[in-house]
Amino acid sequence: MAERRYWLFKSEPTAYSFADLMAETDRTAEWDGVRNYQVRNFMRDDMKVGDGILFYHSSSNPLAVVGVARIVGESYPDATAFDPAEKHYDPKSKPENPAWLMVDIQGEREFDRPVTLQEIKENPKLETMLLVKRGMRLSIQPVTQEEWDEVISLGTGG
DNA sequence: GCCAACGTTGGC
DNA sequence: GCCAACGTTGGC
Repeated sequence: MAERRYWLFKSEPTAYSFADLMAETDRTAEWDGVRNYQVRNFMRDDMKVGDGILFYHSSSNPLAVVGVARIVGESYPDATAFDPAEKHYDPKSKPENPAWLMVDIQGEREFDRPVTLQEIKENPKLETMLLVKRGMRLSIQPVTQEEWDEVISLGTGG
């Protein structure tokens, strides 16, 4: 049994919020539109069903982790890359050789309170988080067990 | 609105 | 293969 991994997913709430995820049928959504190879490789190589997700709101007020989700479907071709009508259409990606992948995620619980970027920066236990590393802009980032535990503890008042 | 930190593109 | 130009991300 492989070790459970943890991730941080960024989303701009004006585009897709945690509330939007929780409002989906079965609270489940396809995480499509990823067009970064490093993130694609995380999806392809490392994400397993059951992995934990910190759901982070970027370009919003507050900037914060607002809830928890999990991986419920492992990587498969992102069909939005094949469709010229889609915003993230990529003619280099073909159905017979897909360049881009997506996973399915399911919302689990909203935090009792948001864990803000500010307090993540100020918390010595969280200074290792890639989120607060200068120049780190990946839309999906790996999170360690220790970081996960601390953020969960802050967000759930435990 | 600014700008640093990238990733991508395309000429050479 | 190099690198300048350009576009995007995302906090401030």
